[in-house]
Amino acid sequence: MKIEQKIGQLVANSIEVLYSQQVDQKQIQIQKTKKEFEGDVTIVIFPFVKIARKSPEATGQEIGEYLVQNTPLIVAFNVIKGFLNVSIQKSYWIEELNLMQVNPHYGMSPVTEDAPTMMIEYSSPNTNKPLHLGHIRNNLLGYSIANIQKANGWKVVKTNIVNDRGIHICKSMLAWQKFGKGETPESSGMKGDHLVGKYYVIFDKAYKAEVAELMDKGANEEDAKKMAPLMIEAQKMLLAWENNDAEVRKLWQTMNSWVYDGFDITYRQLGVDFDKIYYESNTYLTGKSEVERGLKENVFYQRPDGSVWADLTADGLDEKLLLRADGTSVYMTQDIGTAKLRYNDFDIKKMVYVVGNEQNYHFQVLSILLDKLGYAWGKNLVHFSYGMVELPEGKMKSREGTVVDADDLMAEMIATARETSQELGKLDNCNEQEIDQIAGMVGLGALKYFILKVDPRKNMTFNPKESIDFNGNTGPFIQYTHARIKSVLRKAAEQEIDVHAPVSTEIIISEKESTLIQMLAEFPQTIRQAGEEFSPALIANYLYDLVKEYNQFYHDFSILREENSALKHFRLVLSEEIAKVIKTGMGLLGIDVPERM
RNA sequence: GCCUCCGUAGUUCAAUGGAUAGAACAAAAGUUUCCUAAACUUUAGAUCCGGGUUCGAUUCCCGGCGAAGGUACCA
Repeated sequence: MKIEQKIGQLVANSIEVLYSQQVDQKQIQIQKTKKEFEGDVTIVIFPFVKIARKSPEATGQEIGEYLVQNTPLIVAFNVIKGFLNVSIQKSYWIEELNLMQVNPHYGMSPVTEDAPTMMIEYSSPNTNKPLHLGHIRNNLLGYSIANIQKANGWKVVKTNIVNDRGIHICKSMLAWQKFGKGETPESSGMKGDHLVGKYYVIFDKAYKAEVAELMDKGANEEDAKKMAPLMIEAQKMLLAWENNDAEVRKLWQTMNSWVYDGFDITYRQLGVDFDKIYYESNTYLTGKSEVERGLKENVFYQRPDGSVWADLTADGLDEKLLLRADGTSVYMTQDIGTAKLRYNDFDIKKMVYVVGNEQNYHFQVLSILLDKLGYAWGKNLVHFSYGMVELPEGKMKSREGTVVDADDLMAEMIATARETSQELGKLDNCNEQEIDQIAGMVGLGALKYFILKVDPRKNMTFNPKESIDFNGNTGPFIQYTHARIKSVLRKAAEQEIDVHAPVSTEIIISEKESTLIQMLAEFPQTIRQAGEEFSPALIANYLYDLVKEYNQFYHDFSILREENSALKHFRLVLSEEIAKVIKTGMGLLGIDVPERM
């Protein structure tokens, strides 16, 4: 049982004895004592003053006295304003530490045979351009939240829906056909996704020029955008694609395969993966037939031009297009089909979409549409809506070339990590392969932590001109602490000290040390909360606090040089458990930790 | 216009309705004959404005101001 629960019960008992009144568990607020006060756990007294009919100070005093006299667990107390701070017996913390030591999966719940399945969709790229920083946030969040849910006992299926068809792809294809002169990844030396992205930009430029020209000739903007020959051609190509035109399909396949080769490299570098990949080209027909069924059953309606719509005004929303007038499908059509196929393929208890908050409306609508189509699970979709990554000047725009490219950014981070290591002379005894490995861990660790430490729901800012830090509240700071502990443990092993024996509860430990154990004891509930709130940031911030505290301890106390061998043993065990929690916690974030750095 | 989200040190981020609003970076000063100084210590610095609810509000409610996103044939 957690210490907060134990104390909560003790407080409830004491109030019953002192004031002969039952008190609701919800009224008992227990929190960790703030650093500047003495004690381990704090009880908020304000809710009890009415019951006690005394001042908060007097009430706190009475409860404190009762607790100290009647429970060996609580050895001291102080009251400040309406807060009762109690100190827990030190041996309790040592026992807690001994329990952690024998549990190699400390903090993680096992995934049982009959555990429910959570499907998590993330990444979901379009195949017309390479991945950028926004995708990085998506991928890191998706991958991490999958780890966290597994740690909370869910069976997790990671999935990716690749948006491999649609008007955007046709734009790249058309531009390549017109201006590409047969260029390939091999002939150009470009990564496939970057090559295709290049033609997406070329299309946009040429298209804008056409629109401008039409407007010069007197057309208004709206008409010009529709009349531009390139747009008309792209739409024709999409129609040809949906009609299975052999030539269009062949080009489509070729260019998409270039993109996939590129994405594979990016995903591998980023360290993310998927259990099942869906392609829009395989799911949109199911979506179309679902929409057609809905039309027959009068759930949807058709306009005179042939387009199909859902009227959601009764739900307080707008009307939503489901099939264009020319019969081609849109984003929503595809998502309906994909959802249906997924529920056919897996026994899904919870379906989670990791998608940016710019699509809040889309998922609200999707949920309602599925429900209207008769799928009971439609209402239970979870949209894990995360905030945008913005530049100091505002939103990234791929067409304006302001995006921060994923491959470039990762490469820069790793290069910086390597330079820093060299400057500090940390890896002088390592061979090239080890240096590569550590620079990769540290560079990516810095990037991943930078992104994951922020509350996912909030927009965040990234300034490309300021490099991501390696000092302070950063991934490398946490990695460094791990490496440092491992170094101490290696030396202990050389001295043949057995760190696996339990710690004696007889030894006297300091305030700093019991605080560290208390923080370690919070790890399981932090994982639980991170899962419930879908927030890897909670784990990131927890680890930072823990490591910050440990570094102070490391600075002020001796470990291997401690003369009292029981104390030395305790400090080694404590350090090892800190390292274990760092490794597990960082693992949940998808960040590797090195043995040395 | 309508809907949603956001507004905390110079900057980037924290804070289940609780104590003196925490960190980091940047700025200033210091710590290494000692287990890794990617560390540690010290100084200075913030809740957009106005009301309300509450013993207590950065947090909840209302009204301003400011920024972002969505809003029917882009995904």
